Amino acid sequence: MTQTGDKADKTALVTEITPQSEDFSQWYLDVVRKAELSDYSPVKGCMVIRPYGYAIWELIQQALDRRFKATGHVNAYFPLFIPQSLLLREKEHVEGFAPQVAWVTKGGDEQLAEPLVVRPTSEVVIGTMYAKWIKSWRDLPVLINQWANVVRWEKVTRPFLRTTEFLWQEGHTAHETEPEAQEETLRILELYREFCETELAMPVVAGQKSESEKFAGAQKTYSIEGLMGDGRAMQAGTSHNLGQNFAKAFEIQFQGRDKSLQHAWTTSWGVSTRLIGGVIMTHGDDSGLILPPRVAPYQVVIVPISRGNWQETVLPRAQEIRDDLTATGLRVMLDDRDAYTPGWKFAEWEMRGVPLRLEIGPKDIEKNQVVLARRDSREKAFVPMAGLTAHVAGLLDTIQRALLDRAVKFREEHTTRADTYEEFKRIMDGRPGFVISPWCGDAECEAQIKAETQATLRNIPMNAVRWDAGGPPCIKCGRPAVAEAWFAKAY
RNA sequence: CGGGAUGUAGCGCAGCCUGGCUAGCGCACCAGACUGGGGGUCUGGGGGUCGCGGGUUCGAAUCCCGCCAUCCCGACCA
Repeated sequence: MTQTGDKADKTALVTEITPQSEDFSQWYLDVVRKAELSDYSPVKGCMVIRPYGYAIWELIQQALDRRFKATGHVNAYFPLFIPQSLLLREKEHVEGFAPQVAWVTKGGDEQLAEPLVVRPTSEVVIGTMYAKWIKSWRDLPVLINQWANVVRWEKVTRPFLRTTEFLWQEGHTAHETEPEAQEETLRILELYREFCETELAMPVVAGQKSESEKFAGAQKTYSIEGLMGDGRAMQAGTSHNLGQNFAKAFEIQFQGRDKSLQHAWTTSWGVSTRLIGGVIMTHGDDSGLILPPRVAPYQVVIVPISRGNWQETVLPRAQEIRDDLTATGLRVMLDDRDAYTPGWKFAEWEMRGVPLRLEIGPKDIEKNQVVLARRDSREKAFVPMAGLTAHVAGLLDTIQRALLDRAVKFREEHTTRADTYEEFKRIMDGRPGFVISPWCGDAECEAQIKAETQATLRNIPMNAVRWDAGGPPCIKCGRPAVAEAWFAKAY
């Protein structure tokens, strides 16, 4: 909060949220803190996820877990620690992660004979177990997911977006054939894309990562990329086809239908608590958080108008409404605190992103109605008590859709094509967003673009235009392009 | 990990340059009263080893050294 003392701007003083236009990063940090999503902890780079933030995570978990189960996956749990020797077995993997791992070298008073790393990801532990479990083609596929915490020693951290320890899910599968592994990789990519749009109202671009942005040890990496309110992209999830790299390093072998000994084809994929950061930055405004109803801890907040003997007159009606709404499965908060005025509660719950506010006062009871106020559009409407439950449910669906539509529109408005490097640089210098440009496929061009503009190649969308030969000139070097790639400055 | 900035009550800050008595202010918090349809008013209160550790000094929030944390800009990453 950079507010200094402009008494005229009472709202800003009270909310203490920096406007997005002034400083988007500070806005984000203000929202995270004021909405009580997380707090800093005594441990460098590690955040506490507070109940309101954790409730969002639980809803994300439930919605994802349903989808994983529906596609044949099961949950399991693997150890937090990895023996050093195991980590060293996949060369690219260890090179990729070594700079970021935390080591355990002592247990109690004793120096460990072999140091342990705290998992930055679990390919090696799970791969080791798969080697034991998989003997025959009949054992395949193995489709396991784990909900866990991981640790990566990051230099720069930000709540939810990048923390030393974070929560995520990591799926690890093993398959009999290469096409099956590829199919799984893309199935999950699509599952993630659909999840983000349906539950988080967050449109994402699903596509393939370039060689240099690939996961350490993967054959192919795919990602979903969202566009945040400040025009920067955020990688919301990844899905990797690991080929036989890990199977070879960890000897995941099985006897095939043709009696020959073969290495399995594996995949891994994950999304993390970072998604919460994505939700905040996709939908939020200067008043604070705006939560999509599907992942809002409270979908409706009921604010009784506290006039006169409201606790005898208004409150019982409010309680009835709460019970009716709750009975249909909605998540409802009745804010019956006497210490705060209605206006204060309005502002408070808006800041915390509750999608729908229901006001009820003496006048409403007389007229047999309530007031419904939308967080996303701020529209207020009188709604008859009769049929209220259905109306509320319908309105929440409308809000969910409206948030997605708004986010899609924002992305479209901030996605530009550039065919010359001059144009590319001009766009990246000004209003950020996605820039779609032809690219030759050379990592050197990609690196130069990054060095000169800070923009990175986010991915090449699944439905992007590709050329085997005779593509238009690469944005950077002018050689024939292989595909249209999406670039952006990213989180 | 390099460059910069900040750290004083839950939040936002003043005080530091030029050392000195009991460390202030706004919001928040507690009690009571009046209030209540967009962040109410009044009265009375509580809360601080001034980020941590050393040093200089009769005396340190203030000066010096070291460390830690956070934020911003780079390099690295979900």
